[in-house]
Amino acid sequence: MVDRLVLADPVFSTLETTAPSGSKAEPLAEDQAQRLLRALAEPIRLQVLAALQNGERCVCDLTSDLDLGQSKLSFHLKVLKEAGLIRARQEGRWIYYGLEPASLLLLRDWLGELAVACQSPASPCS
Amino acid sequence: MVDRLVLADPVFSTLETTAPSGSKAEPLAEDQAQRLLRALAEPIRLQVLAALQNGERCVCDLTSDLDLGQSKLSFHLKVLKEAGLIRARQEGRWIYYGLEPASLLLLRDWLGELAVACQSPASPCS
DNA sequence: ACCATAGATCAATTAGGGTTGATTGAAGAT
DNA sequence: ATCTTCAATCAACCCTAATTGATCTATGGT
Repeated sequence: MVDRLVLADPVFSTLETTAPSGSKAEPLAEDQAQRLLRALAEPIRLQVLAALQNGERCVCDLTSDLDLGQSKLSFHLKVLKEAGLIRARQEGRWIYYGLEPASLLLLRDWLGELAVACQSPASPCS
Repeated sequence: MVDRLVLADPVFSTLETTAPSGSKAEPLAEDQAQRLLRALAEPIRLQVLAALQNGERCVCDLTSDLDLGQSKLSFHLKVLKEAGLIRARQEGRWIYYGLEPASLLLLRDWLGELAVACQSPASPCS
């Protein structure tokens, strides 16, 4: 397929469309955070990300690293890629996957903002 | 039920058991990060957290704030509480829920660590 | 041209999680 | 004691997402 190498990169592209004028590192809308969270909230996909922590790996290596069926791994790689958490790069017959740290950091900051300013006393129940 | 007010607080309690000797802010094991992510990866639950950003709220207020059925909201509150993301506090007839910012910050740091050290070149495919 | 391998995709099934409505329990109020 | 309200729980249903095996495409080697 032609676009196998085309990075969909949904997080960043959406950011660009939602931030037309030159704004500095838009802080990730809720639906984008949600897409990242949904992609992360799966044990196999977390294993994949952990396996990519030390650098790119090709699918064939990942299958043996994680002891996964080819189809299953491919499915999860697709989910991670569509979420913008990993990127693919072809080299000859192999396809190397690697982390996309920017989206992880965006989500990280989003969580940080969620955590601040939540120590106020209770607003009395009406 | 008796334990309605008992904070299960799985994240911190598990942290204590996995860090028996005095270690400084244990960095969140993968399965604990996963539990937090699974709880976060749901639109209604994100709305609940956002609604709690400005302080505690009782269930009856949350139902009208978010326009949710009582049963549905209760289900999601339970998931969030069991993940350690929120805590419950009874006051008379009402139960106030509030954020547990520490677990959000732990997850935030976990994501940050996942994002570092992933720029290495490809290890050649065998 | 043919074959072998890497990896994506498809269709069918399975499993997990969310929704819904009814029921239950607990805490005030009368 | 009874009634009402807040909120958790349960059981049934539904829906989305994950698994599985087969098929398809592309690349490279012979």
